[in-house]
Amino acid sequence: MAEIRNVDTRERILDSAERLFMTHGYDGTSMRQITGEAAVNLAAVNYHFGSKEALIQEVFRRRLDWLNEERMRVLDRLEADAGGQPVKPSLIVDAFFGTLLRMAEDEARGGMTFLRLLGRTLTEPSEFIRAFLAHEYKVVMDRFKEALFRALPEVPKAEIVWRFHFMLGATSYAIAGTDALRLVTDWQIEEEDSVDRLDRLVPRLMSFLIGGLRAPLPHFEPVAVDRS
Amino acid sequence: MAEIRNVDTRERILDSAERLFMTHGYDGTSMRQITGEAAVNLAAVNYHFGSKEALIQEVFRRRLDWLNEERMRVLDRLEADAGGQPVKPSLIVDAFFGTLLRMAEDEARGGMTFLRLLGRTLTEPSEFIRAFLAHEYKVVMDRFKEALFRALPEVPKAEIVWRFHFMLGATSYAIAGTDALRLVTDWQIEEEDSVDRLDRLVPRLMSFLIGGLRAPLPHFEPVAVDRS
DNA sequence: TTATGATTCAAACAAACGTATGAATCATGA
DNA sequence: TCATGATTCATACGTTTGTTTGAATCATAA
Repeated sequence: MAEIRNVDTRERILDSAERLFMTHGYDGTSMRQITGEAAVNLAAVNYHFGSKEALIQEVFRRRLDWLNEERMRVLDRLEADAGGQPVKPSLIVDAFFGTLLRMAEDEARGGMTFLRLLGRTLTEPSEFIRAFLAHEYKVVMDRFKEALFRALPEVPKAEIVWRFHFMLGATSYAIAGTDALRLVTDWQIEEEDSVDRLDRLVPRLMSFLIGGLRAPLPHFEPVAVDRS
Repeated sequence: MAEIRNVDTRERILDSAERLFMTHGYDGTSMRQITGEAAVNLAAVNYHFGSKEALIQEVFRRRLDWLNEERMRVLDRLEADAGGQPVKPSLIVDAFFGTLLRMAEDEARGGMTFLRLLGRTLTEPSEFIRAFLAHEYKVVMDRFKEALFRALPEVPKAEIVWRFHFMLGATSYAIAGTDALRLVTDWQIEEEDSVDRLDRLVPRLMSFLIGGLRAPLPHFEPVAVDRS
């Protein structure tokens, strides 16, 4: 088999990079760390991927391609089942965030490591990464935005967009900060060990997200008349 | 006045560092960028602060000291007003998150720049920063945790802790991602310019947070008796 | 005015960074 | 078996990193 060796090398690099970027961030991870942990030559990254920038893009693409397609598939099915009627907001939220969280149970799809990397990276300082993610995410984002608009016709669109932002934030933190937040807050969540943590995180987070999405609309101070 | 010169230098360094760390992150910002923008000599940071690590710690301390004391003061007053009764959850949430957000309206206290820096840094990869923040935040966190426990006696404590995490995440994202998320989502929030954005963000975020905090408790699947 | 301690400055340091190179090694088709 | 292209390897390149140094400059008290 001709490609086994280099595929192994590529995959080992991607795995190490995924883990190290998750732990130390993009700028905080060096090529020597990556190739060292992957037990490959330093030049291997540039040979197989071209550059460090291209490497992290491949790290994301490897996981996001499937994730976003799966999200689309789930939403397709929901809309088909609804038969013209708007889909329930909680189902849309679950199609987006639930699909993401359930991916973490699949170790072959990156598991918690990728989930936490993704959570952290949405606030990653390096601009080209955010730009890349914006591009990768655009289609699926627009799909879900439209679905929510239809599901909540009585809610102003700007409000929905904002709440989607809030949901993204809560989710990213919940997953990125599994230890980061524990460090920040210094609170131990007793009761559960790391194994079944995800089983319980999903329903917990979902309750929170739906509660926030469906919360009473805010009351603004004497509003500037806004005709958009 | 003997110290005017070096106070100016110190303060200029802190301002530039705050802005640059917010934009490019800790690892992504070099001493030469900081001293260059502050128009001071490269060696000034090490002279006045000792190291880059000590610098960012001072950047945070300058703002967090006041913020966390103010949070305590607000909570003190709420508990005094309640006179033995538990404080309403929404008031506790506002004392913690509202105080933070309102700080951003005060340019002399860092304004949006510090707010966004803080939002980003809670997921900052560099471990010593998170450790530092954990220490700086511990006292105030414990106070608010206890207050929420008393305010919501019927809710399991673990549930409250989780929801506090989610609230932290939603808030951090809302502020950190003012442009980060816009990039990721590629959605323009029409209607509002950057000036009054904060006026509207606060009630919006508050509604979302309270809605999430008060959401129905999650239903767990028939708990897996998991003997792995 | 002069002496003193604080601050600023230009310059240099070793270390680590991402990347590139050319030779060595490998697997494979002819 | 040999030639070919793919991959790995040790090594080096030029920058950039955070930090240090010793002299120059400053503000102030005596």
